Amino acid sequence: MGKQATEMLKGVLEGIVLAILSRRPAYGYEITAWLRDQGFTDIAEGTIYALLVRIEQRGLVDVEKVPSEKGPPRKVYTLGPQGRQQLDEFWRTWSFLAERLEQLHNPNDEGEATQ
Amino acid sequence: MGKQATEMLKGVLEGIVLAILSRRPAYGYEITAWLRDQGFTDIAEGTIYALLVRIEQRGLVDVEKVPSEKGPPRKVYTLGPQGRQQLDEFWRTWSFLAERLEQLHNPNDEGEATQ
DNA sequence: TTCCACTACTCAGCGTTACTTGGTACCAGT
DNA sequence: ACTGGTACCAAGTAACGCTGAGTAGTGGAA
Repeated sequence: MGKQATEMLKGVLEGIVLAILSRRPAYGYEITAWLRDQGFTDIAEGTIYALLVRIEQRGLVDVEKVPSEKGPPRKVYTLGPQGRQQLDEFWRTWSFLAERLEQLHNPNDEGEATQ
Repeated sequence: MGKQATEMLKGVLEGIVLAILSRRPAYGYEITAWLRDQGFTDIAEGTIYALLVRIEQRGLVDVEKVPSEKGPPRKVYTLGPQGRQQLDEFWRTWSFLAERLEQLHNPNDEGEATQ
């Protein structure tokens, strides 16, 4: 993926992480690994942690420290009510964008009359 | 649309404009009006002009000044070969994102085995 | 014991992009 | 002459993801 993806991820990455957390609680390292597994090979580790700090400070998630067998304690994030609301909002915006983009990609019907 | 959309537009807006230009040449004011018409009510005029300057400087579009009946001359932008290439690249990245997002939205099949 | 690899999180500084605000310029109708 | 619609441009700001480096804890290899 080129660096074009970098800009396109803005705003979207947060939605992705919220969506992941809506399935079940997770911690940063785990989320990073999962994303890499899904093909998001360019996402820096630091980016995820910074994002998690942001959504924690906005009260979208609850945090619990859980001791790990193999390293420092994990910070396990759980989606809260506000986070779920934010996730809904994200899906709405995403759907709006996706619809418009799909129309642009399939230029059958042009929504224009003027000239 | 909230300000969440603002961030989500980053990187996407350029693709949208390139897609518009792939249909037919257009000028800034026209593109802005069309976007507003499509529901992108929050996109500032200045944003489009700045974007057009950027893609012109990167050689993605050709520019021609055309006198207008009702105001200053229009700068009509036409998609060039490099622009078309960039647009293809954009669609690839977009498809990648859209697929992953769709999977996350419909949590039937989880693509994970480890734990 | 020392060293390395893996796990797990943190932080400062940077670049890109979209927004805000304001300005320039041209034409038509009153 | 003045107003309003057309059409474009520029400077400053904020948000977000990246880069690159650092801090720790555990367990296995040398």
